[in-house]
Amino acid sequence: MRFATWNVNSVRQRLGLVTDWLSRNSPDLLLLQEIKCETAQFPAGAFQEAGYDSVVVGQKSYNGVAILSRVPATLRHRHLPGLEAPEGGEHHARYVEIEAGGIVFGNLYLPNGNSGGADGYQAKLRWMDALIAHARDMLASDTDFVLAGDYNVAPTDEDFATGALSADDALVRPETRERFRALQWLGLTDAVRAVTPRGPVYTFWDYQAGCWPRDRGLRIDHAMLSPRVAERLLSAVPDRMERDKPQPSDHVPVVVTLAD
DNA sequence: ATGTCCGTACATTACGGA
Repeated sequence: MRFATWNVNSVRQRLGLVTDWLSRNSPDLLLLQEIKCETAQFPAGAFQEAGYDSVVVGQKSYNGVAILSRVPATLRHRHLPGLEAPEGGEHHARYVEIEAGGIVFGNLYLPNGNSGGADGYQAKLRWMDALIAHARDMLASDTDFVLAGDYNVAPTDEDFATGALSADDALVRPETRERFRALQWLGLTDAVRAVTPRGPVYTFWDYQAGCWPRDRGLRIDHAMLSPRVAERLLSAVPDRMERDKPQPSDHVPVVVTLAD
């Protein structure tokens, strides 16, 4: 079983890159974030031609998540259980969860937390609290699961290049990192770090300031594995070369292989 | 020191978000 997570920064702008990547890699599942379109605008037909079914949770302009699958998949949730919708509004399109091959896959796009002032940051922390509670519930029910996506968290100082972030950035503040560690203390395994314990393993390079040619990256896209899934972990690596393509996303796919 | 890209709308440029 092989799956990948990829923040594509507009699926319509990146359709050719995604279908090309699928044809070269043929994962069982591809978890997409920041599709930046409404569900009805998602190019499901193009992915169907490539052999993939789509489960889409979209919204206008921002956010949006989808799971492409070439194996049978069952929808479980269209938003993060236990999370309140914003005051007087709809849920942001930031979470979709399916079951495939005996494993639950939660695909998440965590709030960045740098916009909207203190309220925006608190919303990020509440989102993380709900994610921790959901992971705890799934562990309590003995469910095998993966929680993967754009966490907008650089868990340690090894996870960003010097000068790439300020110390008070929402991606690295102590309260952010404390919550990421809480997922680990529950017993979840950070797949990329389990395979590559030390040093830079970036998944994102900003479009600005020549971050890619200077390798000023961040490691913010993660796949967290429940214990029995972690025992099957064979590899977990970002596909760096995807950042070098014309008009790329600022994130690259992170590819995880599990023993069957 | 600075360097970008996406989608939207009171649209042909400005803006928020990342």
